Amino acid sequence: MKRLSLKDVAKLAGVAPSTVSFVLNGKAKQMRISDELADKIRAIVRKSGYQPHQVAVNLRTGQSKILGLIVESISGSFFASLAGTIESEAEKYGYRIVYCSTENDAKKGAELINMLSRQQVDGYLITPVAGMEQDIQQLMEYNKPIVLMDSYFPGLPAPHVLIDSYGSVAKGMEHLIKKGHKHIGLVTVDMDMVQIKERTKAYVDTLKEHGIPQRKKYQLKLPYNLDKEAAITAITQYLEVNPKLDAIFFTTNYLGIRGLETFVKLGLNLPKDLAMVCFDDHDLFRLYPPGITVIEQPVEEIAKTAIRMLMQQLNQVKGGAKKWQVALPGKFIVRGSS
Amino acid sequence: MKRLSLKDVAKLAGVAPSTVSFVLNGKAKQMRISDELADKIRAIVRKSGYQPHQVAVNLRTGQSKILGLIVESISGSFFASLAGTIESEAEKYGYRIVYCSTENDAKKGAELINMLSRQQVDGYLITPVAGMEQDIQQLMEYNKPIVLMDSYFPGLPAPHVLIDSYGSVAKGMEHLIKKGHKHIGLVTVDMDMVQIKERTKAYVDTLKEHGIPQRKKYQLKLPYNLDKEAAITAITQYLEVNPKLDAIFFTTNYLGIRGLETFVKLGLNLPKDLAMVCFDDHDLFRLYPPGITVIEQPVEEIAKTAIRMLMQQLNQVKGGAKKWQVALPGKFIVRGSS
DNA sequence: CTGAAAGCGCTTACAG
DNA sequence: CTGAAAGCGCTTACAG
Repeated sequence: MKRLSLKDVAKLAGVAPSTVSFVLNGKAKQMRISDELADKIRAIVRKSGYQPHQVAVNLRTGQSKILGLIVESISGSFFASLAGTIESEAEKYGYRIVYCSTENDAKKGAELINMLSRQQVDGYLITPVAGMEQDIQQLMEYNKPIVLMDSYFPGLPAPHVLIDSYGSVAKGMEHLIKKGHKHIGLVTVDMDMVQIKERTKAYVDTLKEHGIPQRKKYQLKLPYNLDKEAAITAITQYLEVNPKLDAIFFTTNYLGIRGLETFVKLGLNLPKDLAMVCFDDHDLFRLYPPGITVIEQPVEEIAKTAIRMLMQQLNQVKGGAKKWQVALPGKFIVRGSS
Repeated sequence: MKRLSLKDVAKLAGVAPSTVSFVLNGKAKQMRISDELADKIRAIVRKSGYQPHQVAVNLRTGQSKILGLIVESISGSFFASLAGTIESEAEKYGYRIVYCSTENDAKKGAELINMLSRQQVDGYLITPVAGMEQDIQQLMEYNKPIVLMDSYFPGLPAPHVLIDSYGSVAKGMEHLIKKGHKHIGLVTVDMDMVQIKERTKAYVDTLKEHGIPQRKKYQLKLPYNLDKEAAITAITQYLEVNPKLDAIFFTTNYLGIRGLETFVKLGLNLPKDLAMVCFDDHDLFRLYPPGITVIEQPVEEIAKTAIRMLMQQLNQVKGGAKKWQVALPGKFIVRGSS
């Protein structure tokens, strides 16, 4: 059962392949093909179950109608939800998404860009990791449509959309300070990316503004790929070294989960023994008694904005004021942990 | 900055396009091209940054080296982790994955198969939902390589790999019965698929084997797309109607999460007020005190087996005994909830 | 050893 | 109104 080609359909209809092509692509009117003929051809197409060979169409038109989406981690809840929303947004413009993840490895990121460009994707959506700056710059030099999400490179004028990390963390810190906490720790990830640095900066600045003394040892920076046990051990030691801590701010949700696991293990009670605020929400934070106070990321807005930015570059959407650098506010959700 | 074609590279090297093609495809020896020439060509290719136009290659060879993966839900943790493992397994054989989700909608599933076949994917990996039987049968009639995961259609001899639902649930039920529970409820999803029916059957059979009386009202079947509030309301009512329940078996992890939320809301204590076992693990179940007893799915094994089955169909892997219907054991993990 | 040519399945100027 | 022809960028039998 071989699949039909345009030529086969044309033979079935007794016309030239070009005629079928015109009808199928809505150019019947323009090519002044009679309505009867057009209808007849459409009927035959329907009955025969003909499907255009997309690869051939891509080759001929130079458009794949595919967007490449590169996220940091396929299994992270933020990225999974982002990918889902991106997919349905792209669909509205007739684009499909090819989805892959770097696992925070710039080398893998470079390979993925390479692979996507060989596949002739029409545009790129990327949550960048440290070390990808060169590759992204090259993409821009080739005039490839591109949007960064979740982070960006300060030296590189690439369109990007992300949460306002600084403002969100500042709000969380204000909240903790207002509650009377004086010894607030920060648990973050050792990653040289702007959104992480902004979170740390907001922590430091907010304490300073309120005249609360900083202690270097109140900041814990964990390597990115630390396994679960090692993370729990590190957080446990951190708590031992800093017995006066009365609150901790976690800069990512997987760190928050590790923190929670540690507290459970040590039998610490939230918020009695320790208050907690986490950047980025998670199922667990909604459910775990007494509920963890978080900054929720505007995933839907990020996805919509990113797709809109990309469509503008692909000339699928006209005008409006073009804003290429967007920071969206997070939603501060107070729960029982703080 | 236009990208280079084979022809451009050939011109640069002063040879025919075919010669470059042979060298690039490792057929230099076979075509008796001198080592010097081959090296010179490779050097030029490297320096020029030439990348083959994958779309053209696909069209010419009829192979896309792309596999279509259709899962039930992009954001479900089981499916996300399955997709991740599938991706890295496929990579080993030089295949990429295009990823999409049905959201349990057969119509969307049919569209996705359509879209994937227009994209000329070389094979299909599908977690089927009710109503997709026809479409999958058609794929088989066209001799398309295909593997089903997580479920299958009893009437359709498609290769498939999934967890042994019956055996896993039976083990969980035995455990509850051994612990002395006499009023065990079942919360399941109203879905007409074999893996769900097997889970219910195992529940019913195990009770029967142990001479424990069945009560129809101990079984709660919730619609698939019930929102969170409605699910909690339904489970709350179910508990009110059945005050004697001393244990509940949940047949999917999202149902288990809803159950847990309900218990939290009602202030019920696990396992004192109620014991709980859930099919399919989740972060929350590891963490939530006292820990939820679960049946963990062998995700990695499922992914590996599925890819192996597909590669056999694509003749990328030879022989070995071909087993096309595989049910893998789940891992029963006892935690504090039972 | 190497090159000219056909063809994968489309789309689209161009000629009638 | 309709059809023959070129060409997207490759691969691969075929002829030298």
